[in-house]
Amino acid sequence: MRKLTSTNYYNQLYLEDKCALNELIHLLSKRWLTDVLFSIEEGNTRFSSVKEDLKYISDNILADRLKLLEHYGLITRHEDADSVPVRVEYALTGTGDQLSELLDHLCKFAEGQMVFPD
Amino acid sequence: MRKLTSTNYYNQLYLEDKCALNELIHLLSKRWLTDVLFSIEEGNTRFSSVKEDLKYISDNILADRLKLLEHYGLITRHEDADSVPVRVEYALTGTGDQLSELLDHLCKFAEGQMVFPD
DNA sequence: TCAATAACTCATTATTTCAGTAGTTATTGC
DNA sequence: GCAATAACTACTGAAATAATGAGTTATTGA
Repeated sequence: MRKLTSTNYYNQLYLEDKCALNELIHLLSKRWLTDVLFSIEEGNTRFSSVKEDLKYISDNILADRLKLLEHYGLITRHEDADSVPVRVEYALTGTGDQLSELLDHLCKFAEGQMVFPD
Repeated sequence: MRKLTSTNYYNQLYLEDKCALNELIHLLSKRWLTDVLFSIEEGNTRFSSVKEDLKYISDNILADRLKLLEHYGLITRHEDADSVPVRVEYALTGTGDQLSELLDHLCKFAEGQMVFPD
């Protein structure tokens, strides 16, 4: 639970209010989040296949990241009611797709232009 | 100081190794960092003018973010030796300029396409 | 000489985020 | 009927990050 009366939190609000980019980066900075997004984009549409793809991710983190991505409208969650047991499938939304393209650009920039010392 | 023998750290390394984007996002996610970059781009070339521009930032955080931006080749630090007292001026590098453009795109996306609930 | 400013550093505490472990519900295969 | 799998939730402790506050060096202006 987040403390709502700290300078830490006020500053966060100030920055998110100042520019939506801060809000987006705060989301993207959650560990594994972009990797989950890319993994789904690459065809891992199930909880278990993403989990296998990102071999060190733990269940609770994956569950949380999927929930976040859905909450922010970047993926959809679909329960196939016919199948028994219930299969859950995830897919990118249009917005999720656009984001993944933008992140691709950023990734190329990181690989091509940036120097990460050490 | 960072602990070098934790799963937390190993996962970070794994992700940064997997994709440079994770490294970049980890940098960008440091609070105030993109704001300092934009502030310099907008003409606040001195420690004190950035500090004034980002009114709630504290000295040690600003000092740290400037050091990081310089370390990663996104800004340059120039001490004007002639002036007394020594004036320090910051400016974006070419890479810093490119990054700021990419972040502009991301910002427009965040403002136009994303929905941030709550 | 005394307060003020620029551009910082350092140490301590507060907050947030991450990982580890266990537990849940429902169903299939043996 | 018993272990195994899918897709989770809940709780606890560890690690990373941010904020607070004081201290530094050099210099200027009153």
